[in-house]
Amino acid sequence: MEPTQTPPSSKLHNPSSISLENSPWTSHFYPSMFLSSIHAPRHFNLNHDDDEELDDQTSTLNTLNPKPNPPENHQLGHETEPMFEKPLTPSDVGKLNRLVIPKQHAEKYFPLGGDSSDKGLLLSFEDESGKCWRFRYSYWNSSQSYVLTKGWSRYVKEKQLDAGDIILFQRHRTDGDRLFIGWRRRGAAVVVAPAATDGGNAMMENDSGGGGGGNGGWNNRGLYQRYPHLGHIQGWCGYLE
Amino acid sequence: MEPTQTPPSSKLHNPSSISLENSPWTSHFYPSMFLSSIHAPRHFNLNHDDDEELDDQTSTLNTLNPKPNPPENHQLGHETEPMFEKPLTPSDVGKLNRLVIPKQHAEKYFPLGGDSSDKGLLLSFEDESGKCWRFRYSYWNSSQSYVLTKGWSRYVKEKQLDAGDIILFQRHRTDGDRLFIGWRRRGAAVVVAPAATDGGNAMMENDSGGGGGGNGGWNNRGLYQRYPHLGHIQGWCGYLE
DNA sequence: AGTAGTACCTGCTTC
DNA sequence: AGAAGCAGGTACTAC
Repeated sequence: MEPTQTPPSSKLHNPSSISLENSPWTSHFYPSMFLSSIHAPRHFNLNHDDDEELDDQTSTLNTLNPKPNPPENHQLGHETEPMFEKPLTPSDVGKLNRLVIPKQHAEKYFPLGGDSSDKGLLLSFEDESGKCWRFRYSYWNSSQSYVLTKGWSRYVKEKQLDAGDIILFQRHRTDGDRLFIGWRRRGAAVVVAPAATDGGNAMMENDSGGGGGGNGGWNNRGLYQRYPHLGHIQGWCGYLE
Repeated sequence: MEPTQTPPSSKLHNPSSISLENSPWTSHFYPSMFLSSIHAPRHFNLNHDDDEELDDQTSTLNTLNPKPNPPENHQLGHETEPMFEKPLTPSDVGKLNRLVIPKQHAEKYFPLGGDSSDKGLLLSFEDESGKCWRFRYSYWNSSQSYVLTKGWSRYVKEKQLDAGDIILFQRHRTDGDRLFIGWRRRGAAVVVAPAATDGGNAMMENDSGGGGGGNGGWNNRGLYQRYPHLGHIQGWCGYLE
């Protein structure tokens, strides 16, 4: 008899559907962090689904933090590091209300402990405006895939994402528990620095640091530029109890 | 709030989509067994879906049983008894990947206990070659119907079934837990014995025993002729746990 | 009634 | 060529 499947432990394969060309992000981070990164689970800003139904997500946070500094006030590009991107498929933005996270990246960045895999997790991300987005993250046994479900469709709707648009997942450079989400339009200019393409591997993985600036097309600029002072404050994205 | 619907208990209706004319099967079985058969649930070779994901169905079994006797070696026509037939609809062989089992037969032969109705069951059938086929069997509340889902499309593909082709369900005469599945092409000659048509009721139900031989057109000939010695051996179809 | 959410399932494609 | 990943589906529930 075959045991009930649990998410397989991390084992990296060749990437498939992730494209990753000369990212503007390269200039903002410290890729070296990644080179030796252990894929062991971090304690994200995630809550076990146990207490679920804090469904009041989105848009409440800004009001909790009156008069935020304008985005341009804090050029903190070095505060986050990219994890991976994914060009959205029609299904990712359609009625299925779910985002498939390519297995290799899911297992690397959002590992589900064999025990916590049952119900999934709540992952919280800050967007370019500092707004907090919570997504249910879980593993589907039947399709052997990792998905964001609950909450995802709201994000798609608000950002008006279409197939071909690209989303980016980042995390805080020093506090890996802070997650960020960004996006750019399909075909949006990727301004930026020349950097070695890595053949499609997860962002930064084999990149040289690459200098250069620009943020062309990305809509998570400013994402790490707002409210940096709120980094670990209870009540902030991901720390809402 | 509406209570979760459970499959209605057995109540026979007028048959609908089951045709049943002069079956060649009549000659192989002991219809009398049927006349007084109780419709109480048997413990089929079915597994609760709990342990699901034995997804390795089909085709592994033959290799487990080396050097089977050739089909002709065991004329054991009396070892199985027909349950019912169904002419396949376009939907049964199309992209819906499901077979609707007429309610009367489902409730008679594959009753779902009120408690086991939740997730459905795994039913295992042997085909004409001795190959084991596992189908998920469940009740769809939305359509109030019983269906074979998972696994069905593979069977349709392998047998190249088309609308109008007819499938047959049988079980072992003495071990009702052993189930068998067969098929014949639409319009295939039904050789065989004259027998009273029963107006569409489940096979055999009101038939006289009917002698005669032949197997014209049926592709489950030999189905009960192979590996009879393996009847209850662990590891056989349905007992692979 | 409609939409979101959960958990299935499968064919296609790729490796 | 078999296995795996995933895009695109389904059924059903809850709200």
